[in-house]
Amino acid sequence: MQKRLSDRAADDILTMIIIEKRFLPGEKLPNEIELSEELEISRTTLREAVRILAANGVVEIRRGVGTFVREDFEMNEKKGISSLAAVKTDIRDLYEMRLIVEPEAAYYAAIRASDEEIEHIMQLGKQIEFEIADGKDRTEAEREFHRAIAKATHNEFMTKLLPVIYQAIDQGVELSRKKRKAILDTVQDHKVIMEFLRMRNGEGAKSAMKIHILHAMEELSMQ
Amino acid sequence: MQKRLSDRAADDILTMIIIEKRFLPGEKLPNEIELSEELEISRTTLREAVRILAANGVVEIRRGVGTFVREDFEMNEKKGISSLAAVKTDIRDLYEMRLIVEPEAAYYAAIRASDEEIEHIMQLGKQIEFEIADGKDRTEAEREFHRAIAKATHNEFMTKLLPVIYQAIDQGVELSRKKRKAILDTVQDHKVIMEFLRMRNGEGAKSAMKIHILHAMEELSMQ
DNA sequence: GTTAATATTGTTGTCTGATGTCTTGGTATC
DNA sequence: GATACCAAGACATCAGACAACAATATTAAC
Repeated sequence: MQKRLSDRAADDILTMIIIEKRFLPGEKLPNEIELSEELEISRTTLREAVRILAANGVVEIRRGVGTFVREDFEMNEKKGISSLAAVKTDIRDLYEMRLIVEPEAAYYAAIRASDEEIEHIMQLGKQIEFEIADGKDRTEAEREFHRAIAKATHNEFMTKLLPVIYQAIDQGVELSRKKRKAILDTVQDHKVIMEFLRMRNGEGAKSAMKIHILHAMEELSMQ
Repeated sequence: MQKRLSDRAADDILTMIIIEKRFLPGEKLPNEIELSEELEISRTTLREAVRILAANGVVEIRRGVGTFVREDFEMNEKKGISSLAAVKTDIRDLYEMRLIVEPEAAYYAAIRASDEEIEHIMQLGKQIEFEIADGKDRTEAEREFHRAIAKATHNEFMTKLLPVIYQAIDQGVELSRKKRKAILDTVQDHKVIMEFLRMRNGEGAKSAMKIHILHAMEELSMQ
């Protein structure tokens, strides 16, 4: 009992794809004017229909190029929902946030951390060195290192914010697992940061952290 | 690199629902004309955005009646930014976060904002002046002001993060509506910030914002 | 007074036509 | 060849108008 034309149209197009197999995955649909004329609806209504299909992962719209049946369509039948809800931010934005937040975190950590916390951070730093030396994946250990610094700020919000940023980064990045040459930078950067933390030098820790993040951004060829 | 307005709008509305909790499940959204004006998009574009949300099961459209947040829409998104909203953090921590993030936001806004965005910020600034002159509650207007600046950074994460901080602050504070001397500070601070924004002076905007937040913290007798 | 028919109001649904903007490919120029 | 520019094709957005529907208020009939 669909009354809306846009819903009916979405259904019609889906039928063309699944049942009639008129458009196979990867193929291009007719342009909006042709399709709307064929379905005898206005372009406005057709566009709403296509939005529905796009939201359900059926088609992919490429501005200036056309609308295509998604290559991976048919596999993800149950998916559909709430890809929107997930934070779908640009990696660049996320690193920019790190660049804003983490140097300040290092600053407050240098000032407020307890001796035990500093000691803990040192141990994590050494652990990363070992793992790099063993050729292991350093991602998790490095994350622990940064998390420990965030915690040492004694700012609850900060402590909870950084993991969110890291996870968002994880979701969007799987490239960049290649460029490992920056590993030397990492170890050196960490040493400098730790040194400033131990000396309780807030400004120094801030600057060192800034450089560290900038190095990471370079590694991803940003900035 | 620019995203579609309809996608952005869908995201904005989702933010209103999940993060700002402005519309709870079962509640009605503003009608299409009002919402499109608020988001500063055409009705056509808004309707495409709503189609996306409907396809994702976020809202339900009832012709002739209105558009409603779906009763069974569960905003359990334990990974995303919204999880931070639940955190019950110390007010001091939250203002410290503002002090870290907002000056940088002002910096990037000064550099990246479009002329229209700058103009919009100016208007919001004036509106606050009027509301203060009329003795009205300036909270909401002021939030809009800061939100507009955050948006002008063109950093999506930033745009989503600040509302969370504001909301967390709201939950913990209802005092401090007395000290009126800070009102003059507010107007003056805003003027300075706006001036730097207009001149596209990033460093200036950053400093001015820092001072503004520090004033706000003084008002709450922190630091 | 009760009830049924009818307006009114508010909202979503659809259409038309124009203009903006992005992508791509071709062509001219060097 | 490489580069810069131009034009066509396609999606993106807008503004305004009218239609269809739902809920409520008003009126008419009894």
